[in-house]
Amino acid sequence: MQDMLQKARRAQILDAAITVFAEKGFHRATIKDIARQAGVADGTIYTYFANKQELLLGILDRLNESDQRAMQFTLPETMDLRHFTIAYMQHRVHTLWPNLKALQAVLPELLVNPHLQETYRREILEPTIKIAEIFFQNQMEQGRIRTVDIPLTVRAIAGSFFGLILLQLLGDQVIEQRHDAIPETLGSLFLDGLQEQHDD
Amino acid sequence: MQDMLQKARRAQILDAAITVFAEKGFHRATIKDIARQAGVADGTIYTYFANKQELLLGILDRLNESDQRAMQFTLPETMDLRHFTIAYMQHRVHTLWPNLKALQAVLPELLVNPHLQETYRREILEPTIKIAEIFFQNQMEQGRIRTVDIPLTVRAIAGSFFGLILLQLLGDQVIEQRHDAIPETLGSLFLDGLQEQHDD
Amino acid sequence: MQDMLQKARRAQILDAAITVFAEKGFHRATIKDIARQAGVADGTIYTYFANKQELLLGILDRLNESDQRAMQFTLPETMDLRHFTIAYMQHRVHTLWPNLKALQAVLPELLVNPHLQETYRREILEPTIKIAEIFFQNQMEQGRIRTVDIPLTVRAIAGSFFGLILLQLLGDQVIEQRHDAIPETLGSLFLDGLQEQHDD
Amino acid sequence: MQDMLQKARRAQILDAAITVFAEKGFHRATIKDIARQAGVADGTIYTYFANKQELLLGILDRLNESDQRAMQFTLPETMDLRHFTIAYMQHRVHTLWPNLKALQAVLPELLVNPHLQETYRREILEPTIKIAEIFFQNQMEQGRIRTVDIPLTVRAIAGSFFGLILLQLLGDQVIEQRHDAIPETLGSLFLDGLQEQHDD
DNA sequence: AATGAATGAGAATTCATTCAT
DNA sequence: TATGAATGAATTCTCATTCAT
Repeated sequence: MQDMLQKARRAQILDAAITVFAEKGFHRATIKDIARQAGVADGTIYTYFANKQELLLGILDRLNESDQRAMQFTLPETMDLRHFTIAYMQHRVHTLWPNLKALQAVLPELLVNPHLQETYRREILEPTIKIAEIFFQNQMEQGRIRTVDIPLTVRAIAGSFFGLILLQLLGDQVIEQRHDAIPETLGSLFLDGLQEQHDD
Repeated sequence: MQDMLQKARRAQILDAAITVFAEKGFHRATIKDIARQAGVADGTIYTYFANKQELLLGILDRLNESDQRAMQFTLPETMDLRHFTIAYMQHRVHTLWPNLKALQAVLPELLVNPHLQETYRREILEPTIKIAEIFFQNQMEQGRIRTVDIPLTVRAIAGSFFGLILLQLLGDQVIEQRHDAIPETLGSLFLDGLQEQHDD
Repeated sequence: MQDMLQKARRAQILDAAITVFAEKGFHRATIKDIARQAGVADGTIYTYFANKQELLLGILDRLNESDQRAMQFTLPETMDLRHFTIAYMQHRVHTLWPNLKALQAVLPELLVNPHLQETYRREILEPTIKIAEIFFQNQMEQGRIRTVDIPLTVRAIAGSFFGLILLQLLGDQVIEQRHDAIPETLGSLFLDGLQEQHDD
Repeated sequence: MQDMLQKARRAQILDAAITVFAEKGFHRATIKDIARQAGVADGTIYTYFANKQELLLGILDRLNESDQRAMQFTLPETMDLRHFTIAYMQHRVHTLWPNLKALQAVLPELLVNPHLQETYRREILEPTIKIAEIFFQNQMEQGRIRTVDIPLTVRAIAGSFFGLILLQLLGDQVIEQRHDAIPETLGSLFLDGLQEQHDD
């Protein structure tokens, strides 16, 4: 019961940190900012987090959890490749976009902080890529997709997600407005390509 | 002659800033760090740049210049779409990768600093995207590519470049080692898609 | 109770600032000096004052308050002009001299800082002069004083106070030792003049 | 001939220093400011003055010279006290007001810099006061003026000059506009006093 | 457990002064 | 002699963290 209160307070501070980090960035955000946003005193934050950096790790943990859930997504046997791909992308968009603020909060620091980077790579990036590689490997062996450079292709596809998020974080209006069209458009792009087939 | 010396000194400081920012990030990098790296006294930096932030803008200018050059790339009339695409991607890779450190230096701050972001969007991002949109529009009207959602497609393709860079900046080993394979792999992926065509 | 502590701490820092500014002048005085004199850490000063300049405004406020009290001095109906004048000068000397250090602390900067000057003029100088002008005007209308150029006369008298302070601040020994003689001597000087009357 | 050029250059720099110090105060004024105002390079100033402080001493020297000239004023035997007093005050106003900018340049620093203060006191203040004291002593012995506390009276009169200058430096408009009325008004004030004589 | 005042290390920036050209 | 770029000491101010209440 006390434990619940503790967790709620922790979450409240983490929410505040996400908001403030997303708005101002890790360094420009002060503990005072976060405390005010969370409605607690400066010192209280240190009851729940050892230091400012730990707030960042807390946010990363949240992203990780949400990613864990995203990866529990499994392929219904009956779906064909096209439907599966689109369904998967849909799922990804639905799990990524609500966490955009958290991503915005950690990403800049992620690019700059080796320890954080290492954690992110180990816990999120590499598992995600590994699973995708295995999936593509299977598909190739089953003759469903063209033979390609799997590692690079997987990274290009994952990267296009990443890149779209990046563009949105950089203020691109189109993506923000049309992110629900992403699964279909990317699905078609990656499965069929751009080129008309008749003259291939 | 004096003017040359001035330019060289400015460049030397900017090089140092790129190195240090890329290594530690904008905020953790101190003027002292940059001065030491450049082999000058702290105060000297302020002869060439009004403040720390201006160093960032200086780096952005460099990226901009290199981007300007990249966009002067023109389509040789005789090339077909495939060759052109790959050639263009090659060109992009060749202009982006050497500037990776500069990109690493500005990107984190770009995600967090509205003024810098505005500059980057206006000077680099939007022009690049606009040109690509026009190119794709042309191709579509000439029936060379499948009808698609151009704005989103362009952003997905641009984004996959961005995303690959991001992955590399996050420490992915594969991309670093194989970035020369990017043009061919991405060209094929975006033109032909993944799916085997016979059973489409 | 907490509020009392806050005020005391603020006063303690302001006292320190007065001492150090009076001793070294605004610019040569460092925050470190003031903090040491106040017996607090450098940073503590910024809990009570937004910046170094605000310390100066704080001192000015104090002078202002003491001046407000000085101006509440009112003429007992029964006193004749001579006794009133001397009593008033006595009062002025008694309110000015204890604040000499504060005046020494602000005056040099007052001569050089337009913002501070504007505040001082508006809040202290002009009200004081205005009141004196009205008083002299009344006296003149009642035939108690000779017809004179009131604005200039008022300024000459106020100025002689100011000037005596200035001389003391510049190290004159005589004034320091005999400032209790000021009211009588100045009273006589301004009321009767220097010249023997019989051969006027 | 070269020597003339040297002197001119020195004067040109000193003029610039007076202007800039008067405008911004000693500390806010930079060597760069003064160099620009003088139309020379920063380094050139150090050919003529050992350091920034010496510029101040240079200005003080000028004030001293002008004061020397003021003190060479001698009493024509035939004049009566009233005419002499007014003539002397006129002379003082004529020598002080043109140097107001120089005074504004040194005064704030004078209040704060013991070395400068010592010089000013020794070379200007004390000689001036000494001469006035002797003059008043003579007048008193000749029965021309009322018996008074000479040291304090002299300081009050000198101080009223000083005070008027101070008021003007603090932005008082009246004094600026009417400084030519000062000799007559102060002469009358100090000789005759304010009080109507008939009911004394 | 919560508070928020106090701390002081650390960073950006300024600017008097020097000195090679 | 004149120049002005280079220097680096010194200063203000910020803010993560601590700790007495």
